[in-house]
Amino acid sequence: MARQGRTRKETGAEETGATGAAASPRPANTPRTGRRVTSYDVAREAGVSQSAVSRCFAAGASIAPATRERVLEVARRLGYAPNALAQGLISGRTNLVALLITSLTNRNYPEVLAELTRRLTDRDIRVLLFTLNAESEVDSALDQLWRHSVDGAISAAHLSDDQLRLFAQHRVPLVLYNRVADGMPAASVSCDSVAGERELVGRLLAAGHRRFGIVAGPEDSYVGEDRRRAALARLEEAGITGVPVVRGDFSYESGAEGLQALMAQDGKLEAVICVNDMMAIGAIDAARDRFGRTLPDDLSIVGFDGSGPASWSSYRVTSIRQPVRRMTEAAVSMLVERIEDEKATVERRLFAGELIEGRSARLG
Amino acid sequence: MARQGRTRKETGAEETGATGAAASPRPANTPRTGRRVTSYDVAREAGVSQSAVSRCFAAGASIAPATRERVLEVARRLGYAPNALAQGLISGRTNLVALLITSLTNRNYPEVLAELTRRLTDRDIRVLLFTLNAESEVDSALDQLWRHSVDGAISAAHLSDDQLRLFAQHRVPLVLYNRVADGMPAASVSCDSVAGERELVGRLLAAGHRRFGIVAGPEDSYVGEDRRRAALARLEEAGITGVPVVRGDFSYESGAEGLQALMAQDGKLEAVICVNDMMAIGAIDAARDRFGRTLPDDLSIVGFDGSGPASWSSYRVTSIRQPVRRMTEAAVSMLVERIEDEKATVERRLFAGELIEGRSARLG
DNA sequence: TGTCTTATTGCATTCGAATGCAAATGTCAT
DNA sequence: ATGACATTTGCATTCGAATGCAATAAGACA
Repeated sequence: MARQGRTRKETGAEETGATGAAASPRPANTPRTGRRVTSYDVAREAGVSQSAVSRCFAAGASIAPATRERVLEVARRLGYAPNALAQGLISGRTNLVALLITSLTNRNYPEVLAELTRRLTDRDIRVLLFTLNAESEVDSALDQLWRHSVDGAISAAHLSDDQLRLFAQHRVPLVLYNRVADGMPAASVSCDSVAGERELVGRLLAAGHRRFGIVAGPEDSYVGEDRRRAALARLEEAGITGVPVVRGDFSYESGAEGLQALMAQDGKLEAVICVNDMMAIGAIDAARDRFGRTLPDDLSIVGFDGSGPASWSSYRVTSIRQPVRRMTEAAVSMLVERIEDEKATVERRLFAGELIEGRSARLG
Repeated sequence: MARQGRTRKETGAEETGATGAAASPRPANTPRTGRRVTSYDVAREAGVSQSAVSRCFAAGASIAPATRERVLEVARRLGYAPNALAQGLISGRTNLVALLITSLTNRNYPEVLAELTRRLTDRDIRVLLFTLNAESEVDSALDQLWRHSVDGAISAAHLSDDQLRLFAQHRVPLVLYNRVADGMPAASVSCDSVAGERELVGRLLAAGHRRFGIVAGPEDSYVGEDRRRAALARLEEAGITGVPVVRGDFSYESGAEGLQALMAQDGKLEAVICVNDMMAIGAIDAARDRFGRTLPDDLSIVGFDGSGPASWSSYRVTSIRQPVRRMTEAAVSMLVERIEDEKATVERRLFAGELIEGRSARLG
């Protein structure tokens, strides 16, 4: 380190006026060449110790106001900012939170990701994003979580009990978004699918519908299965059994195919319950285009969750809207709480959905 | 994992005796208590030095196959994985890439984000996500970039020349997505708006349309302005001037409002050029609902970029589809190339869009 | 058997910031 | 002036992995 030896010597001399030479030892044409600026560089330039520089950037550290100001000025001039890696390594806090989301969820509800990152950013937390395409990608994502020592995680993707246990072992606070763990206790934020679906189905029944069909989600989807079961249970209470169920993958296309499959089973279908809005939209388009139905007169179709396009005037899907803003806010604040206080209670928060009457179904 | 707690105590005690007490001061019931497993833990347990452990995880490092196997086995048993912070700090490589995207872009084209992260993840690179709501948030995002010493960045958000210069200064390779820098040389991947828009307008003209309206984007949107200018230029070539232009913000609602505003200016409008699909969809709905028009007979509406809903059967927007998969692949591979080779040439790649005929406009 | 390679391994240092502790400085009351 | 005390500051160590260099062991060859 010839560099340090040299300038250190100059620093002694500069006190009385030789600052000019010591301050710009690099040719003016090279813009910030070489390695990045460190706290040592700032310390040397400001004539203080590295510790002092560090204290200037820590809230509530013991440092004289005058010193602080001088150091910050030098830091600004040199373009210094603390190295997050070094900070994380020594302090154990990275201000990083991992977000796990399936690419499907992201495609259908981009606002979830946007809202979560926004709220995290507002709290000065950075987001490490993992968009998962397959179940199998979860493990490698988790491996990366541990390596990066994130302070916490929010998952809008399905995690197995073993995977949940890993979070506990690694002491990484986790909040599940729109999922709840089967056996394990895990913090979660979700929308009350059961109550919502029951309300929706109840209203369809009240309007006199008797021939139903259900477009469910994949078997491994927690929310999908929850809604399917709730709908079937409510129908059974009304004495309606043997309701045909087809499965989709939450996409527009699978909704259209789902409707077609149901129509094939029962041409006199009166009401179709789709477990999410995207499939409801696909079903609506298929009902109109492929079967010439007019909604809601010839057929009722309901969805769930209130995604963006559901409110477009071509659809006006009758649905239960999830309070995304409140849910994301809850998820983030729960997570932050659990990060700050290691033994904050594990809480499950359930939000009620809001019935959107729309124009795609007759309700009673 | 009771397994770990149990076995650890035994092995710790057997070392020499004195170390045993220090090695397991924790009650056996707490699973993996205290600090995380480090390379030193693995080294001790495997009877090698920390350097040896490190070499086992580095590709092509000098280590005996037998040793490697033994160490990896111990590492697996203890649940060890290298600490990314320490690795990044010492090696200068974090395998982290920042993604800058506006929340609006993410909302309208969620597949862009999903594709980018997928391709980066495939290359074993993690994603630090920044979703920006306002122009002003760019600076603080950049500040975080430098702090986290990301290896590179992809931006689908607008950056000023000054901001671009910062990337050069900090030596962080950058690839712009669907944006090109005005004055600065910067790597970029984009879709040829000019050619696409000219083709679209040319076809509208060929079909006999003469009374046009344009729903443009915000003034600070690069792509929006590019398309607006291209459309106006092409119209002017055909001798059509004084075309009314209204501005939207790329959203569905603003498309609907845009159409309404245009209709107010010219009730005999024949063709509406929207600079993106989302606004085209809004315009289509407004044309049908608020003005009772039938497309494409009474009115032609075209969009640009080919977002998901544009292909839904209610819309079938006539548009230019961007080759998102090829574009994201290009962006990622360009970035990786520039990360590996610091002086790889700065390249601008322009992809041609594909005309989607749709059903929302009469083309000639 | 002795010398020369070559493959492994360990030692010691490094990355950059945070922090406990002690030293230095300053303030105030007596 | 002096002791009691609070405020600032610096020193030295720490976090966990990577790596140049030297030491060692193993094998090759005469």
